[in-house]
Amino acid sequence: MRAVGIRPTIADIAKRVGVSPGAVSFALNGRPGVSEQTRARILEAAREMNWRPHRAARALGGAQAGVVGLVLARDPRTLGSEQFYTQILYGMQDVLSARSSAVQMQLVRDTPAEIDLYRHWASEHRVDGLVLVDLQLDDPRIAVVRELGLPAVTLGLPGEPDQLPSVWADDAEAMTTIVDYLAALDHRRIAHVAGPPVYQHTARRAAALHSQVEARGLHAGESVPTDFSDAQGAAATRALLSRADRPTAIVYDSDLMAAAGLGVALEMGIEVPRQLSIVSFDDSVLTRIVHPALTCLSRDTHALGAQVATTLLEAIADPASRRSVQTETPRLVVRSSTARPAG
Amino acid sequence: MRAVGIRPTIADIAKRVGVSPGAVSFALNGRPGVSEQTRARILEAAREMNWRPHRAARALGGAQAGVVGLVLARDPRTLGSEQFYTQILYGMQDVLSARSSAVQMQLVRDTPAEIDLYRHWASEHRVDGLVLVDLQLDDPRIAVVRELGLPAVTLGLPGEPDQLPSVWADDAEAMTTIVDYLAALDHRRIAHVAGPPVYQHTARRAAALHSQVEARGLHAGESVPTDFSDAQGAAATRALLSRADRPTAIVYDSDLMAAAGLGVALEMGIEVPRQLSIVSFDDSVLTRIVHPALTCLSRDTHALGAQVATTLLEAIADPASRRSVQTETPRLVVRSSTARPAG
DNA sequence: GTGTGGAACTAAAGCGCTATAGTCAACAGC
DNA sequence: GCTGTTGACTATAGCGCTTTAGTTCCACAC
Repeated sequence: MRAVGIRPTIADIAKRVGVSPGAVSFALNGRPGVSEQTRARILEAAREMNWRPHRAARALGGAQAGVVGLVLARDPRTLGSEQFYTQILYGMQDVLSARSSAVQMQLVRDTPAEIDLYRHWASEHRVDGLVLVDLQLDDPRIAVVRELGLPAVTLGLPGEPDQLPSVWADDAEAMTTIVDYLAALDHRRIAHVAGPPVYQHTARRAAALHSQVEARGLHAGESVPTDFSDAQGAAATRALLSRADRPTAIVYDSDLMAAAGLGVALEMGIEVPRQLSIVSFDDSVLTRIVHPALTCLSRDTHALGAQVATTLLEAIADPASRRSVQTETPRLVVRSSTARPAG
Repeated sequence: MRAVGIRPTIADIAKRVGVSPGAVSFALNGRPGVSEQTRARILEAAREMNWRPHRAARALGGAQAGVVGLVLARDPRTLGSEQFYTQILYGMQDVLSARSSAVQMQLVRDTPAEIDLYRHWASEHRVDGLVLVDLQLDDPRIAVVRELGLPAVTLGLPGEPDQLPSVWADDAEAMTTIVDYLAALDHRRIAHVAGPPVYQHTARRAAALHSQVEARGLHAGESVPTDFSDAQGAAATRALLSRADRPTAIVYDSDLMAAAGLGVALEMGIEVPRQLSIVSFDDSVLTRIVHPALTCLSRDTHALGAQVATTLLEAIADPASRRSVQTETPRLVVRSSTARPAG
């Protein structure tokens, strides 16, 4: 056993103040049943004795675990979006730690493993709620979360009436912003290096690009699917740039792929931005340190994380809530990777 | 209250099998007190009823929380090492999830906040042990962890006799590898863009560079301190390259700063690797996607994380253990950012 | 003076599990 | 036949906290 410094319990406080443990509990939880005077004495004693609630004891009585879960399902070899999720995590923690809750983040290999983990967590009472990210078409996790009765919030899924509460931004609008900008520069061939097609955000972005391109009478805006890895981002870029009618602008679904694509273009002797404009859908330090720095969509990821946490806390407090929050559409930050196409 | 699917308890199992709850507990925990036959029936029933232990109930009885903590203290604006720690996390989780434990990772702003968090966690019985990273000279966390009686493992601190157990690699040796390599290429002016001087690893690397440079009669190997941000990495590079006797090779303590430094060099019209060789002390996808790809030290970060978890579990099982594990010295991966200096 | 109601408590049960102290029957040894 | 000794259990207490059901006491109304 660990030689841990012995912690005071409410019984100790009760003894010291000369009241019953129940009274101490009332006082510490701010509920009626004790006089203001006694409450003050109890609080003072608790402070002096450096008392802290024993999480497990509270949780056993049916209270909350004080933890929310966030699972990232991805192949360990196709990392790259950590920065985004690190920021999200940070934003969530800022909100949650004020309620002395925490985020349990876990990385797993795939969606089945993610679902297993949810079942585990639910049966062990480990978490009070979940954040679902990287929503898929017909996402199997939704039914599981329902079945388990775990409050959850989705990040990125525009809320549908009977769906889970969600925090989302308008991906289609964001893509429109990009196409507007590129079209104004006279780009006529715009390609899209996308993520895996199972993801809803990928599908929405591809659809938006397509309809925008069509509405403006530009050349077919093709979306090339990838697994989000730098390798596939590079390969997709190489394929696109090897064509006779190669695009004059490429939109990338992630900063990592955009940076990899930039590398491929330079290697092929294609000048950026003179011969090729590059736009990243994600911002991060990466878009700033490559040369030329990448034009990208940017948003306050920290605030997004905070919003997710807030919405999740609401969902935990009121499981019937279906409130969805739309966050601001990412705004375009123009850097040096975009310009009017040559010729 | 949450409309959660009602979980079976050991009492339910006991009722179903027709024994007492105590017997069920014995059976499920593999301890004597029940016949093999009864044990089998109990296990079967538990499986059928999909029973899982209630963490909080176990923890209340003094058992473990099933969580270990890992706190990253850094300014949110100087992110960048997420990839390294994401991999560590992944490696730890692979080991821990087999013991149905988890890692609680939390980001805080500075060391005092980190210490606060440790006190909180300890008093709430939230974690069974801690991983201390980014060790500092005279690290204040060590005394706190001792005082709290929390088992802990340090990552990166060569174990001293009465210190905490640690998992470490030989930074000095690694720096020697780099200097060996650069010296063999005839570099005579080697500079070092380091991390914050309070970090032990920074200090060790700088010292190793210094003594190596001296031993070989090269020009003074200066270490420029930074806060690990891309901005300061870039600034340090600019300063170094603006000198009359500018270095022909720069070693960076992080991949992010190395990439930023590369950008600065290109911007200044200094060719890499012809006029400047760049080596990064850290590997990640970043070193591969920039152009030219960066020569760097590489190691199996996932395995490192797994080793950390294993060592921590040992420390939890036996708090007296002071076992330190040296992991393999990072090996040099030569890419395109290093070459014989021109002239 | 009796009853009523509320404030300020106390007593006790219970959350799910573990651990310790019985209990009881079967068998061994003298 | 009696004591001892196992093995296989059961009964019970307890972990720290919350919560419900009392209990006391006092103020006030009639």
